[in-house]
Amino acid sequence: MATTKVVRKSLKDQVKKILIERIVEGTLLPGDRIKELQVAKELGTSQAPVREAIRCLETLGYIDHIPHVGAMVKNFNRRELEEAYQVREAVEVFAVAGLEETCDREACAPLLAELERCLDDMKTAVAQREIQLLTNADNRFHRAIVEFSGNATMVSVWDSLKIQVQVVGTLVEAAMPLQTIYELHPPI
Amino acid sequence: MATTKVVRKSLKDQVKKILIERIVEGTLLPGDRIKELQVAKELGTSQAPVREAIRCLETLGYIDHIPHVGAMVKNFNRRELEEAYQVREAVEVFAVAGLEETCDREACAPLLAELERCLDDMKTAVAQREIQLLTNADNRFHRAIVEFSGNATMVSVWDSLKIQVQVVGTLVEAAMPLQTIYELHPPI
DNA sequence: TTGTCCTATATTATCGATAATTATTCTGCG
DNA sequence: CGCAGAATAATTATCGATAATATAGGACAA
Repeated sequence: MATTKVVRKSLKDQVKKILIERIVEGTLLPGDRIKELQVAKELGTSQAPVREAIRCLETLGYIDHIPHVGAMVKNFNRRELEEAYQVREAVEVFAVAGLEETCDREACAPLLAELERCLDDMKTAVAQREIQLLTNADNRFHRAIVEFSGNATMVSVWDSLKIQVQVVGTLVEAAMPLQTIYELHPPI
Repeated sequence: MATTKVVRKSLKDQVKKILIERIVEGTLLPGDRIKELQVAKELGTSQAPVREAIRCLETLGYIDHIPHVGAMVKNFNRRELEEAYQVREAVEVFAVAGLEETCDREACAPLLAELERCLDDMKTAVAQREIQLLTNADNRFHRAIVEFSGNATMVSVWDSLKIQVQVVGTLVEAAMPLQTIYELHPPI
């Protein structure tokens, strides 16, 4: 499929995209307020699309919102992160368990190939100390596992939890690679 | 906590509540379209709150929405339901596993009491052939398990999956009680 | 000084109207 | 009769303005 797609995106989606970019790249920091009219003026739209975009980010877990007060970039506390990790773990363990039952070498081959690729990327990312790249590859690794369960609902649940980890990527410590390599073993 | 709470709900929330009621009680059937202006006129509001309510129901999984076309009550197909059940299972199994590690008889006592209560309610519901009551008690049973994990994120994920099961409640067959009684055993 | 009420201000929530987009119907042609 | 294409209708998406609400700060009394 070619890349050209006539690019007719709704304003809401454009605003959403911009706000997400700002959050993950750190232009908007946790705790920063997001004012509907201010953003609207800045982007040259009216309040409505911005409002919808904000609501969307809220359900995606990027921001907190208090009625009649406003929205702010979410402050991730340790507990919430741990909780998200736990749920992710639950989902992934389940996905792997389901895979092992039906595990022909052939059927799993593409998955394993993808996992190897992710591990490679992670290795180079670690070597270059590129945290952004590392978390990216890490996400791909885990997502591939969930994807291979063939359960779309599971994937979307997993995605909704990925967010927080992505935003907080900068804070991730380096002990990661060992742990993920450990997780490569079960499926093999 | 007393019940009085000044009751100042936003229009969006009221609209949302009304639409959900209509969906679960069957006034709105799967496949029915929900037109923003029509609902707005009917409820005496403007388009904006209805629009937000619809978006909310969309993320809750009650309805499907196509840009520039409209929204309709979701048609649950077998696959999606099975997927939701699988994820629920994954989460619940994980929650139970976590509980068993730290299982003093005392700490678990209130949970077990609640589970017993749910089972009782289910039994009477079955006796009276009240499907609505049965699914209610069933939901409470499972939710209690997840709640006791102390993981709020897990609870909200679980809640987001409950919806579909609730709506489809009418179609649930009777083999249920045996299965849930089976599930009572592990925690004990 | 401290606590309470009131006012000013900032921001969201809602409104009514218009623009943009998609679906549908109609029409003329082959 | 069937089909492409234009006109029409239905509906969402966006706009600009107003109403409702919450927060902060100040005046005032005890």
